[in-house]
Amino acid sequence: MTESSLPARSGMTLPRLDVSRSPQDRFADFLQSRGMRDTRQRQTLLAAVFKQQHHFDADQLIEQLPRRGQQNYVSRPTVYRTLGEFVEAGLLKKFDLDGRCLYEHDYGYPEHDHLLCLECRRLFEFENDALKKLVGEIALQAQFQVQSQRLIVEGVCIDCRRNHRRERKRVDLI
Amino acid sequence: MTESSLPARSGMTLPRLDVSRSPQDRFADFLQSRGMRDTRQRQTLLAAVFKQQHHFDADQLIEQLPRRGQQNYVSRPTVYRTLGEFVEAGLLKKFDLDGRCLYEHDYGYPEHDHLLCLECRRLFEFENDALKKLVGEIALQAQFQVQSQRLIVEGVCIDCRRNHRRERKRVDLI
DNA sequence: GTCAAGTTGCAATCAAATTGCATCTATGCG
DNA sequence: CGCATAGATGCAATTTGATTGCAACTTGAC
Repeated sequence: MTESSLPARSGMTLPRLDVSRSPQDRFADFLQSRGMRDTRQRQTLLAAVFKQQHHFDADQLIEQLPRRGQQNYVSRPTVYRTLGEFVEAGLLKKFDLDGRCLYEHDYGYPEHDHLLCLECRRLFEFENDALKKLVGEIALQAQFQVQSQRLIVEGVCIDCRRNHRRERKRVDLI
Repeated sequence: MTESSLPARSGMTLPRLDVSRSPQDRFADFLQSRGMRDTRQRQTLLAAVFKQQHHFDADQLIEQLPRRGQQNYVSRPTVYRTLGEFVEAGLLKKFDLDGRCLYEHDYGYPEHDHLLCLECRRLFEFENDALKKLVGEIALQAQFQVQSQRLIVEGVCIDCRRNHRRERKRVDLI
């Protein structure tokens, strides 16, 4: 998280990296290389996923898609199956939080970590190069070949702490 | 992870910190303060949990307990309920991995982080003070009050990498 | 011992995720 | 273009971990 962006904002958009091939191209290559087909459902989901600014879960995505009976409907199993394909293709990252699977962009976005507020349950993103470097050093020592890292710092965000102060103040006045 | 302990060993036991009150005492206080009772089931589970050297999930714990019909049987819902109490009492930490809830000791053990091997799915523990310090600094900048941190580094462990080399060698010989 | 509050086990339930399978469709080939 | 078929989809059912309602039981204060 850069100095100028403090305090952390929920779902803050990290700067998008320059990528030569679009996610769509990358996924097309992925399908090609595995003999998989370019279907209406995959197109629908690819578009829907790239409308998401922040992390999302399968249900949140489905809510934004056409309902059953409407045009371009995609069934729940297909959503799950296709999200898995996106992860395999390197377009999305998947991680667990509170027993649910969350997805976030992984292609053309810098790797980042999270601050989770235990009160409002919001998830804040931040990026820190020193952290990546340090993790790299730790892994090197452990002779561990890093593929990705996921740091979730749990605590209380600034908004919730401000609310505390306000509440305390209110109590003091009584 | 210290230099001497390399490479990481799965379920390596971290040095236990000196604590003035035993976990049992701490849990007794917790029960007392909430008007909860000291039951056979809670005793059974407390003992079982403190036999665990490493992280475990509800099922792994249940496997080690008496079966239904035997003495000191504890039902599944009670296991779940009681593990939740242990977390609230600060004896255990809970976290998700692959959609399952894992538990690990949180009282009298140093805070640590994890290396997850994506091939053998083993979870290695390590402790690094510089990492804690850096996370503290990042949080300070974000005006975020840290309660705990959880870093999971995903990759390939040394054992699995060794196996790769062996496999490649075998192929080369053909 | 008595009693009320707290706890337990059972069975049922919940929710997310996954699977089997019949049907449908994208794509390569003629 | 139309056909053949491998691959994909939707439905319904299932799996799995976790949770809940409730009647029966237990603990601990009096």
